[in-house]
Amino acid sequence: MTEPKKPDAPAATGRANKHARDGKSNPTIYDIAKVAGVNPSTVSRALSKPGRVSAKTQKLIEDAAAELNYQVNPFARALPTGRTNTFGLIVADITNPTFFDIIRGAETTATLRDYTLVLAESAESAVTELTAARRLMATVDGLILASPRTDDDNIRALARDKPVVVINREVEGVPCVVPDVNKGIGEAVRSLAANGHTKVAFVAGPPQSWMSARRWEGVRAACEWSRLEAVRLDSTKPTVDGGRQVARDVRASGVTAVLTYNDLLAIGLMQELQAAGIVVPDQISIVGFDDIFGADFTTPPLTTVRSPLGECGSGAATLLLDLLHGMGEPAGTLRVETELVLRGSSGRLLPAG
Amino acid sequence: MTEPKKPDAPAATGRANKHARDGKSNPTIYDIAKVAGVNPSTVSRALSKPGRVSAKTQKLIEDAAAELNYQVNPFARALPTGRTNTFGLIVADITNPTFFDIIRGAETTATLRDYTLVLAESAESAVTELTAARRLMATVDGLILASPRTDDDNIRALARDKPVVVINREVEGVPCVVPDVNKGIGEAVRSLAANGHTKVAFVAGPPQSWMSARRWEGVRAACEWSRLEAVRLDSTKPTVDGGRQVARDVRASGVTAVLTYNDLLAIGLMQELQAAGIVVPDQISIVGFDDIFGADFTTPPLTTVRSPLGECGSGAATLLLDLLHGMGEPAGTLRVETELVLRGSSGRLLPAG
DNA sequence: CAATAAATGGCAACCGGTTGACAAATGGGG
DNA sequence: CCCCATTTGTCAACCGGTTGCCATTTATTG
Repeated sequence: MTEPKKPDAPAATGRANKHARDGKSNPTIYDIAKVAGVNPSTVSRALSKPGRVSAKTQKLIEDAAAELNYQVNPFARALPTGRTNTFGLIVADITNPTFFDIIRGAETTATLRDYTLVLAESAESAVTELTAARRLMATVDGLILASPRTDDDNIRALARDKPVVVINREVEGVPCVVPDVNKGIGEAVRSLAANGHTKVAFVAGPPQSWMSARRWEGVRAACEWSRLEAVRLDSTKPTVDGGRQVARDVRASGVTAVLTYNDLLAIGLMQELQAAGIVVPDQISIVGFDDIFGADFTTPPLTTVRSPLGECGSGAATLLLDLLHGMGEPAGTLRVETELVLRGSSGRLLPAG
Repeated sequence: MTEPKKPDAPAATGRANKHARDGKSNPTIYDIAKVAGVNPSTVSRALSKPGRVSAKTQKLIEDAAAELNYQVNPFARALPTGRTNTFGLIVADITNPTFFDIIRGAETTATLRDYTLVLAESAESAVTELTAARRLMATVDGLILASPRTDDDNIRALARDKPVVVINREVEGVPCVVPDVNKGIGEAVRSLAANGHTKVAFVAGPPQSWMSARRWEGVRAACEWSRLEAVRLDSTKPTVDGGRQVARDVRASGVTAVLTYNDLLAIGLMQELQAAGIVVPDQISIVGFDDIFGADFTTPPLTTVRSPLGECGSGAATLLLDLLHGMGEPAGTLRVETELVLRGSSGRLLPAG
C-alpha cells in the first residue's frame, strides 16, 4: 500500500512545478529558459560555452537573462565542476607593509581576470599557515603563498592538491616568484664601497626565512667582490621594534654601514641610532630592503634595495591563473629584478667630529 | 577471476553505485554513512545539528569522519542553505594604510569565529564599488563596506539583500561603526589654541567622503568654540601626493596650523613644506587623522587624531556576525573613541626668524 | 534531389549536503 | 500488558547549474 500521495496535480501545469519562481529568490536558468522558450541546458551552454549555440538562440537567451537580471549562482556552478573563480592568498602578517603591494598586485590581477581574491593571514606561524591553507584549499581554485613559513614538503603536498604559487621563496617543483636580489645588492654594496665604507653589517630576519638567507648570501658575496668586510647580526623580529633592539649590536660591531633584512628593521634601527645622537648618514649609513610604503617618510629618507612587490603579487596571480587555464605546467621560477633606490640614509662617511 | 566488467553486481552492493568512491575525490557523507552503517542524512544531522542524533550514533559518525579525514564540501552546503561562512570586505584602496588595520581587525575576528574573509577593492570609485559589492553579495553571508563611496540608497539596497555593516560612515537604517571624531578633534584644536595659533586650515578629502565632511564639521565647531579662525581647503586626492599638491594653497592661506583629512595628506604636505625650507612645527603645525602605520616615521613624527581602526574592523565584523547569528536587528551605530596623539609635528609657533 | 556530415537543442543524470515528513524504536504511565 | 508520547533514523525531494549522449534540424555535396 505505498500510494505516495501524489504531490503534483497531473493536468494543471505542463511542466512540473519544480522550478516555479515565487518571485522571492534570484532568477535561475530555468526562468531564463522559460522566457526564451528553450531548454535550461541550452541556457547553461549559451552562458558558459561560447559558440556552442546558434547566434540567434544566444541573443534570445542573453536578452532574457538581461531582462530578468540574472546572475549565476556560484555554488551551483562550483558543485559539479569544482571551479570557483576564486583563489587564496596567504600572507604572514597583514599589517606588514611588505604585503600591501603584494596583496594589491594580486587583487588587481584577480579582478582583471574575473577572479575573486580570498585573503588569509598566518600570523607568522607555520601551523596557522597550514591550517589556513587547508581551509582555503576547499573553496578556491588555487593558492598563493607569500613568504611561507611552512616547510617545503608541506607546500609540495598542498601543490599536489591544487595549483600553488609561492612568492619570496623557492620550492623545488612549485612555481615561484622571487626577486633576484643580486643586482640590487650589488648596486648597494658598490655604492657603500664608493663612499669609503670598509666594514658593513647585515641584520638578518627570521631564521626560517628563505629570503633572509638569500639576502645575507648576496651581501656577503658582494662584499667579498668589493673587498669589504661583512658581519651578520641577528634580529629578534623583522619589525620596527626589532630594528630598535638591534641598535646596540650594530654600535658594538663597529661597522659604518648596515644593510637590514627589511625596511622595518632599517627604520627602527635608524630611529634608535638617531635617538642616541648618531647622525645618519654622516656617521653610519643604513640600507633597507623592499622599499615598502613609508620608506621615504623618514628623515633622511631610507636608501633601500627595492623589490617590485606589486609585480610579485600580480606575477604570482598571473602564473596561477595561467596554470588554471591549462597553460601546461610551467612550474618554473619567475625572477623579478631588484634595484637600489638611493635616498638619504646612506652616503659618505664624515670624519668623526 | 573477479569479472572486472559488470560495474555493479546486483547482489553484492545493496545500495546503487551512485555514490561509489573511486578513491580519487574527497570523502563525502555517503562514505561516512557507509562506514558508520547509517543513513547519509543521519550523518548530515550528526555533523551540523548537535543533539539531533543519539550520543552513540554521534560518536560512530564522528569516528568514521575522522578516519576518512572528512571535510564538508562548502558548495554542496551553500547550495541548498545559502550559508557560506564567508563575508566580504570592500575597501576604497588596498594600499591606503588606513585600511590595513581595518582589514586585520576584520580578518582576525572572522577567523576567530570560523568565517573566511573575502577582500575587494573599489579603487575609490563608486561604480567599481557597487560592482564589487554585487559580485561579492552572491558568495558571502554579509558585507562590510569601509568608507564606501556609493550613495546611501545603493547601500540600503544592498542591505536589503543581506546583512551589511558600514565603517566610517553613517547610513540611516544600516548598522555602522563610526569613530566619534569630536573628542579627538577637540583635543587637537585646544592644543593648537594653547600653542598660540589663531588661524587653522582643514584640508578636506574626497567630496563624496562622509567622514571628511564630519571631520570638517568637527574642526569648524571646535575652532569656533576655541575662537580660532578655520578655513577649508580642497585636495585632489587623499594621498601623499595630494598632500604635496595642496601645499601651495596652504601657504597662500596664511594659516599657522593645518589639520588634514588623513595622515597621508599630512605627510605629503609636510614633505613639500619642508622641501620649501619651512620648519615644522616652528613655522607651521600639522595634524593628521587616523594614526596610520608610518605616521611616526616622519621627522618630526606626525601629530594625529587617532581612530582605532583595528577596533573598527573587528567591531564591524562582530556586528555582522551577530546579525548573521540571529541576534535580532540592532542596526544601531557603534561609536568608537578618537584621541589626539601628540607628536612632534605640532607645537608652539616660533616668532618668524 | 538524395545522402551525409555538421550544428544545434533536449533529456536526464549528476555534484554533495540539507531538511520536511514520516516510520520505527524506545520509554513511561495507567 | 497495552496505548500514547518521544526520540531517533530513513526516505526522497530539493538547491541550480553542468555535461554526456542522443535526436533533430540545417548545411554541404555528389
